[in-house]
Amino acid sequence: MPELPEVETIVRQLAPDIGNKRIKTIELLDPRFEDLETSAIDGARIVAVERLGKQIVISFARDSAILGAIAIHLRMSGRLIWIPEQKTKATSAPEFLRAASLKQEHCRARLQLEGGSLCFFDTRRFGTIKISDTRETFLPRGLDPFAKEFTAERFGELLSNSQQAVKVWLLRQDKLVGIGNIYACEILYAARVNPFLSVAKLSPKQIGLVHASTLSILNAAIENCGTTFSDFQDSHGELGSYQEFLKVYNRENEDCVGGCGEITRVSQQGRSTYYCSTCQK
DNA sequence: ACCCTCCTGTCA
DNA sequence: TGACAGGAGGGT
Repeated sequence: MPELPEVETIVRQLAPDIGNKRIKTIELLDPRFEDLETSAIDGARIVAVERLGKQIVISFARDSAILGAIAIHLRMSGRLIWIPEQKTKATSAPEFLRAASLKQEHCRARLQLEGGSLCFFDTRRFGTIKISDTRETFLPRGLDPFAKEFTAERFGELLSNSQQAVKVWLLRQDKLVGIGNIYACEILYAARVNPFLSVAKLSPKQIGLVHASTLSILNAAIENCGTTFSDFQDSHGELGSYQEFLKVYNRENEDCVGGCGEITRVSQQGRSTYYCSTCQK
């Protein structure tokens, strides 16, 4: 499900919900997680909730000594849902799940906290949970687009030494973190750059446009709490609204908003790319 | 630099 | 029944 704006939305909402709460216990309901070392978690207190790349990283401590961090990656179908105790008392738990179109059997892990539980739902089971004694373990290699160092100049440097198509390059988390299939398409449309263009052939002007579009598209998506297609995504079970602003993604055969023709869908490295072949020469 | 795979569900 | 789905690690 999530790219940077969706993960950022989840983290911003989750932080006040679970920040400074004590962890009673962690339940791992998927056999894929059975080897995780969880002994440091029980009884610890949550001291930070942050986004690192597309991961949600929860740091925990005991008596102000940092004990470690949990990193959750939602991959394609993961959801992190905060279920306060009042909510499960007022409505029954099955009712709450149905309202959020979640199935109990897709709950893969649960952090029981004072005041509620944080549930990790993941239909396709691509999502990951990692535990480390330090959050630094989870720092991504790629640059975060919202880091101060992400300038047009730095972007140009990152792009060098590659011949990849720019759409494919934008998905590379080892270079720049956070962009996924939706926003790669939207960024290139905003910059009027053809997704098949090799990054080696981007003009300085185009590099500037893609850089600026990256920031403007991601910012706009965050302001709208991300993109939601069929069901909800954030930790409260609320909908993002950026899907109303998508210009090309998931709009095959629809008219380009420029009035020049229709949106095309093609496959690049096995993933759909949507673009306007007229606007993005 | 590419292809496949992990898994489950939905839609045409 | 097959194509496709917001991701990315591993193998070639």
